Amino acid sequence: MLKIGYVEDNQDFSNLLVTYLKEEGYDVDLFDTGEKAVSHVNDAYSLWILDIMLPGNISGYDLIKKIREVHATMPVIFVSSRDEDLDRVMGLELGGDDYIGKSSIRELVLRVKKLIQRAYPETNIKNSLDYNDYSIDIDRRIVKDHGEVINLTAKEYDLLTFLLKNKSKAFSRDQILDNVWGSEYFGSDRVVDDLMRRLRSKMPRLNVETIYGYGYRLL
Amino acid sequence: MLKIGYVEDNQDFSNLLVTYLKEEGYDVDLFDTGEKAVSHVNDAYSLWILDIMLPGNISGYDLIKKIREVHATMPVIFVSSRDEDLDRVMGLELGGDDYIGKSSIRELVLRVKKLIQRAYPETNIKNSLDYNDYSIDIDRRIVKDHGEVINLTAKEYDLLTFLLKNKSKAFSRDQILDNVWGSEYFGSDRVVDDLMRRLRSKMPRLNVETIYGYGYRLL
DNA sequence: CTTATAATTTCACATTTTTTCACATTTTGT
DNA sequence: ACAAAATGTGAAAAAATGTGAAATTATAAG
Repeated sequence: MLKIGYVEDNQDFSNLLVTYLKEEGYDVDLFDTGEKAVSHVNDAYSLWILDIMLPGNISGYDLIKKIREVHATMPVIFVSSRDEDLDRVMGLELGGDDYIGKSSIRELVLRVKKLIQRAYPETNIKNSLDYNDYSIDIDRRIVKDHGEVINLTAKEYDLLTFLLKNKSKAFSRDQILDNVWGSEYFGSDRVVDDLMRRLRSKMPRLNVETIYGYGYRLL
Repeated sequence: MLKIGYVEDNQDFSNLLVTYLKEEGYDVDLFDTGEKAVSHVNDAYSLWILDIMLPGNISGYDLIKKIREVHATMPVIFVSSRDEDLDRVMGLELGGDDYIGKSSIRELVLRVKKLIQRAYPETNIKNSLDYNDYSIDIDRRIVKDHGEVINLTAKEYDLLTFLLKNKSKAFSRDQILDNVWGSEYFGSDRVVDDLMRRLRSKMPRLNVETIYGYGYRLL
């Protein structure tokens, strides 16, 4: 599991971010001062997240310099609650890999994933699901029947993995719309039936029940 | 059933959100001012949703402090219709668990579910009800008699869970109509008797009393 | 930038399942 | 016993789903 070093003194914010990151499968070590962090720049972290404003004598700027002395290519993301700080970082050209405000935690998590993906492509160990002799390669978004590739469209694939991750749970059409189309979709919910039809025809061994008057369930 | 405290003065929005949350099985108490809410911070809520802009002298900021004095780990979600407010919350480092605009109710509901899931994992483990050797699996929407599946229609299932969630309470036909059919239904209330008959015949050990001249009650 | 191709959504209709309704019968409370 | 209310029954109406094809939208190719 990849480890992330995270330096932040605002506990409320860090708690939240750490929870999100752990949800994504990362291990996170949190330091609340630059001093504490600096003695760990040699540890085996795969990415650092640095708050720009830190209490004490070691700033985010000092930290990235120390980190880059040890690992020249270490991915680093700066965060700050104040946009002016971000501007300053940019101006200073400190060479962080990303600069993000604190307003959107989810975006921050996305950036972390992207950066890790880019820096450590090899760590993408085989991430796959199996169902009834179908195999679903999550990382490559490829579905196979025994060895044979089944060509699924994006939505078909999204629906498949959504059902698979929640096997045997019952979902209403609205819930499926939310999870596969997203909450901004406002068309008819019959598209769900249609997508289900396509998926069923491409993957006949998929055991989806229709729950009359409610929705669907994958067994 | 988990209870949510919700402070919001915009009635149009709160009505909508409350409906969605109740659909998800949460019990919601709505307060339209901080003053009214503050006297209930000791109540047994599992999560608070706070509008940032409140009328009166008690702000969202005061409220979360009060709440966290009593329950340090209480999940709190801030909502606001204006993005600037959200920025300000972040700047003030209020320490809410999430910050969401009012643009997407569905996303808001999703966040609530996730936060509750995270904060109270134990409540989500047992997602089934038992009654007289019948077992009702909420996630799967499946009802069993010992091991045998009982096939219920959507309305039959809805009626069953409604009665089960309010065991031993007496309901008039109108109340049942509201809760199972929804408030838009305007047909005869005899459909309640009909549905009850079907449910009774499929689940003979269901102990529903008819309250002559009023309605029904499940014992 | 336009055209071609694939993906997605919508539509109309057939089929199946569920719900509603009117009326007959039974039960309940006084 | 009598009136009011509840339940049973079967047919009609309504709703949900499946299906093929057309219309729309997104994506790739030229």
